[in-house]
Amino acid sequence: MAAVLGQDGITAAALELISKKGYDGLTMAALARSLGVAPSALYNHVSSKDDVLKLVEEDLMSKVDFGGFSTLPWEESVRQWAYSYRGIFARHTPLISVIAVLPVTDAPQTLAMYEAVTEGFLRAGFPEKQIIPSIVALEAYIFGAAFDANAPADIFDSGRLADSTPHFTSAVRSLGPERNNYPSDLAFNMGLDALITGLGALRTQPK
Amino acid sequence: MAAVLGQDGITAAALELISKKGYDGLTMAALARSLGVAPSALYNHVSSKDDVLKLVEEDLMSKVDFGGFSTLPWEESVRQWAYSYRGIFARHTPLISVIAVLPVTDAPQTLAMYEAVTEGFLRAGFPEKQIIPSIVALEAYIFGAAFDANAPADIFDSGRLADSTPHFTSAVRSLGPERNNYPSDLAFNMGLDALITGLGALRTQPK
DNA sequence: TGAGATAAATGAACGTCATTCATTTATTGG
DNA sequence: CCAATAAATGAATGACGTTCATTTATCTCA
Repeated sequence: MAAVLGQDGITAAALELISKKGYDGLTMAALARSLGVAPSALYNHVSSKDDVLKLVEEDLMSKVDFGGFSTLPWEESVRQWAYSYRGIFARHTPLISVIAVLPVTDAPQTLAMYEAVTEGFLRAGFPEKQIIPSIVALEAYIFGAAFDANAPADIFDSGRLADSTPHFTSAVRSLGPERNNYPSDLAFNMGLDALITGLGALRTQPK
Repeated sequence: MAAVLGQDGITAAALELISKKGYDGLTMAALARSLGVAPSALYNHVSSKDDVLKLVEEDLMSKVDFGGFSTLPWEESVRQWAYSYRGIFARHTPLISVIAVLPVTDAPQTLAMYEAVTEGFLRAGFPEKQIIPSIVALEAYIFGAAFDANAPADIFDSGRLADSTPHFTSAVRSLGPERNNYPSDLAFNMGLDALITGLGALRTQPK
């Protein structure tokens, strides 16, 4: 019997479903329906729903822009990469808990990204031993920031406990005229600058 | 009828259940059983399982050590706070997606932490407008690092794709004699130093 | 051409969950 | 002491992921 769809089709359908209905809408039943097939048929192509999530994750990784590492100065490459990375996974936060713990073995897109990033760090003059930890630190920050990007504008509204937290409340107010002004982008930029400066200092022969 | 247990008891039981069976073992049925009660009885005290998670989260927040901010120099306070924060949530990663997006309104423990941290930043000479974004950036890093702390030792094993990723594979190998040596702690420390240095530079009147 | 072998799809069935609801039971305040 | 209220019960519901025996289509090769 001709396969209605292989892993590629499943991945594409899953992505479309996620973009339309979010991760709550991504059920095996809905996925099968969007492919015109019975739910059980999916199990001829993937071994579990987690498998589907891994496929989606790999696909997203291929969309992260790490092109700067072969052309731009290190600082700008990192900035471009980090923004792209965060932007993509901010809309896929449920995947983060999967990625962060998923071995890269057999994840070609992910490996390709790491290879390019590693090369960029080498070219910039980083000692080999510092590179992986630096990437890990940057990724941790990017993943955390991706969650953050989804926070509601009123996340720091101290409500009726404002009186007991005067300094915090005042610091929040200082951010802008709007009552609740969540600085996700501002904060991301600030922390990224700090990381780039701090990690950049590890270079032995800056280029 | 006398309440068998209020929110405090539910929170404690949930924490115990999580520590024994993990987050997969935290079901409303198991929670009720551990309290000697029918599952439906829980709904007289909490409105949903998400509610239970919020209770747990608040409880954990009260265990984060932010005491340094009233006594230690800023750098050391941040370090102490960050290590404590990461250590606690590394074993509660499923909560991170909840916290990161949860308004602090009516979360007294969380607010108390923010107030203390804000005071520490003020005392260290940070301009008010920089404080919240700095905290947000640090928290993003801490949350991401908490995920990381759970990664398996072989997460960077490039397997049979090692040939196509020579620089990356070599960088991973350079970390140690063991074949796969995941540097979660090393990376956390490195990134934290970078953030502390970078953010610390924002102070106008370092103390 | 035709007979396996194989890959893929089906539909029914399971087990697990969170959650709801009508009802019963205990406690407390006036 | 009665009425109001708070809490617990057990049955039922509806998602959901997953399994499995069976059927159906396609491919291979003699």
